[in-house]
Amino acid sequence: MDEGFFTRVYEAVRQVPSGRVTSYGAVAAAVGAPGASRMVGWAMNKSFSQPGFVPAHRVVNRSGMLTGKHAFPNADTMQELLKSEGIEVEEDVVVNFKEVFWDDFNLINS
DNA sequence: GCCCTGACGGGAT
DNA sequence: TATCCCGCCAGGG
Repeated sequence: MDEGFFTRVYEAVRQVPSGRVTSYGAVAAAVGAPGASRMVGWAMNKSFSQPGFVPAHRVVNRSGMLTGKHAFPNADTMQELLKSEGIEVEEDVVVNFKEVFWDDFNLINS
């Protein structure tokens, strides 16, 4: 549809349930743009200006590192949000990343 | 209208 | 197995 590329990314990210995290690449692939993982992060940054809530804190890189924490009001906000959902975070990295990882996306029709 | 950057990822060395 | 480099798309200067 004409929904912007970002809008699709937001929909995909909203599919991530609480207590789970996903990677930029997984989201990119979910929106039909595998490889455009960078664009996903860009969309997340802009998501703060979006009306709908987007759990951007549930999106980390493939290493499970909170690379986007600096985009939050406070550098610890992202980590606190994750821990608040039951996700263990240490040194800005998701501890049980492999266990909380979630990629069962509902492929978005373009 | 061109060039560079940017919350990443995967392939090649 | 670890590290480096290039490619993805879009927005801003």
